[in-house]
Amino acid sequence: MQNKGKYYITTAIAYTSGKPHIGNSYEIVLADAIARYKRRDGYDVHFQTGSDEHGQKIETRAIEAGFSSPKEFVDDVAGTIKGLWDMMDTSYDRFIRTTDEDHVRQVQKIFKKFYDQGDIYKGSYKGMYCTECEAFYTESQLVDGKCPECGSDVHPAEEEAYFFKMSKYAPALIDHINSHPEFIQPVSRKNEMMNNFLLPGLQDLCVSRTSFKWGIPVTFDEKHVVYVWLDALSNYITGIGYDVDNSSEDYKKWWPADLHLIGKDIIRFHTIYWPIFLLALGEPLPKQVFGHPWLLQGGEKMSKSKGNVIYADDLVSLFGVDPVKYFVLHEMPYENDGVITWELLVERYNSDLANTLGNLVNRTIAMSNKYFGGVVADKKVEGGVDADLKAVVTGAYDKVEEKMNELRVADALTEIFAVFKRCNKYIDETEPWNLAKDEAQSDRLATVLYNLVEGIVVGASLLEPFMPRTAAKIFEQLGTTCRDFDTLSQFGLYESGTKITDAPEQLFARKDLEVVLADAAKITEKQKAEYFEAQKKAKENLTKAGMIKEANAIKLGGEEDDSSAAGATEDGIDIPAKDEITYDQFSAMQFQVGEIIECEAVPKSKKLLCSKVKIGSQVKQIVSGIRKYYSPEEMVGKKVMVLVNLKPATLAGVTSEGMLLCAEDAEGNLALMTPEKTMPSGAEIC
RNA sequence: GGCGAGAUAGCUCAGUUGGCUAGAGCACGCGGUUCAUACCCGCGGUGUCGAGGGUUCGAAUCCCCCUCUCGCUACCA
Repeated sequence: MQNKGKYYITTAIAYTSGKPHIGNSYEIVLADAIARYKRRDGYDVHFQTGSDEHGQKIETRAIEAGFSSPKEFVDDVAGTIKGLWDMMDTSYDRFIRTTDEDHVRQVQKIFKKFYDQGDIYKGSYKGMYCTECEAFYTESQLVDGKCPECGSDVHPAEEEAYFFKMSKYAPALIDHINSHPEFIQPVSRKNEMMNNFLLPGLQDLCVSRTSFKWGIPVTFDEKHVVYVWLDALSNYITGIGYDVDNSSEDYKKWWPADLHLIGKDIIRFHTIYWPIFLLALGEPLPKQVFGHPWLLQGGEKMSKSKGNVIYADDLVSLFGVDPVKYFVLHEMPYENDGVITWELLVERYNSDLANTLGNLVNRTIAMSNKYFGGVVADKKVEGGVDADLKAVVTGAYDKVEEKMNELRVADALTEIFAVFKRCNKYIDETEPWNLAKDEAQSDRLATVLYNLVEGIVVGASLLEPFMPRTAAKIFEQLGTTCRDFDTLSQFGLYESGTKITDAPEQLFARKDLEVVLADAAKITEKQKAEYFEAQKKAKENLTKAGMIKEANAIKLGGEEDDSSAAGATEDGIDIPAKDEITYDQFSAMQFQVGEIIECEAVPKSKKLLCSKVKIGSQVKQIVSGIRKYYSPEEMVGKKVMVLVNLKPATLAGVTSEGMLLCAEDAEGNLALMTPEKTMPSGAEIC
């Protein structure tokens, strides 16, 4: 087979905070399909995946799960992930772990290099910190006072940190993106990155942390560990032998990557920060970053507490490895999120795999055995319908190739199944059972069966990268092997006279939806039970470790957590301390009781209410971001605390002449301050 | 608020630079067939192509406007 050159493909490395669900597994399956396809297609492929193992969240999870060190914990989880990847038959060449020694050493050298060349400087970071995501957010980014990414609680924090000067490399990156339209896929993502980040101006990125220890130490400042993104992204080069001083031959061979396959949620890191790090290192940029969509469970969000998280191993236990691969690859559209439900799974399984493919192979083998004792021979007696069959079979490779070049894997599968469908039709057209009734037609019958087998072998060869086990079974039953892709445009390479199996194994037994749903219900129950068991254990372990606050954050029971549950001991919340002020500064602020006499939503905004507030004899217009917590109707008539002498400002085009004071809890819920006893509007608050 | 994507058969979606009676898969109905896993093959849709307006000989396809959905992002005194 001709050598088409090298192809380096990566997945994002999986975060070792827990077991990956089917949405994560999709990525490795997709990458594997592409890697296998490229290998068959004549490329020299290197396929890297791995695990991202540092960070505060890992530290906490390790304690929750009762491990004595983060390293033991990540060893365990990385093993689980690797086990899942292996169970799915994924053909990665390296599974890199960010705790691997070679990776750690190189990340330290990269960090030092950036520092030495002035790309990294020391500063401090202030904001609301989410431990789950290990990221800082501004108050305004919070959603309902919770982390906008994961919905967890956040807390105020400030720390010394190193920052990377992103803006320095932004122009070069903008040029690259503009001159390489294929760099970010799908294209809509490119626009988002350009319009939201690059064109408005990039913020410098925090690249170190001091608030936790579980990370790669900064060699020249030991309080600091390298922040997760610089650590994690570097895996793509450290895994193939990058060295700041002297990179390996492997590195020179494989870099730049041909494809980074990632989830759409981390596009920003891969199309902005990663390229900028590479520019700073003076290395070429990856050829393409593809942000794939997610596979979502129909209707509701996946949640462990509901027990409806779908894991690859559960699916495999019900359907088998190849059908799960087929499903996720076939059901995932190119740009929008795909849907996964038990019903859809069964439908696809029965209709495509059992009916179209499995039954085709089965009936073909059965007829060969019945009519010719299992010997498939080309007697070269052509019929009028043969030409079209052959055209479809020999034309399939080009069609599949075209789809794969655009990474349209689902469409490629559809093209492959078109071959099997054509074969089924060919059987109806030629009616072998009628040919069998006429001794004179024996050679024609043999030819028909030969053509069928040939069609199936070509189809199965194309299918091999996507469903390797199934293809292997087909080849085995037909007494042949997978074809090289550069021979697929030829018809008739199947060796005439081959004896096929006389005991065909059903490739896919049809599934009954009722049975599958019953099994799924059992899985749900089991998962729920395990989840709550783990939560209980986590609470105990955290308590034991003295992490009372974290332990209290875990709610047991199983009902949807209700943060305002009555009766619970109140913890109180802390906010960052502000500088001391003088009495004069305090008395400069004029607080008065105001009565809301009118209130309406601000049309151009989602969060703002515009109130007319009567303060003594005057009426002020005040805009507040409290629409989420108060309706305009319930505002009217309230007596509230107003900061009266605040400089007016315009919000969403509406003038605001003061401020309604609210209390805010850790979740960001707001409550207006009202006088505890009846007070007239205009009463001074002092 | 800004940027972007989308609204097509019961469901999931295709529809390239505007052009013949708007398509595919699934589901459904009818017919055929019996080698096969109650399977396979064929046939079957008068769908307001989200609403309205415009350009054109001609628009799902271009322009304007409206409604709704989604993604990213911001502001929220």
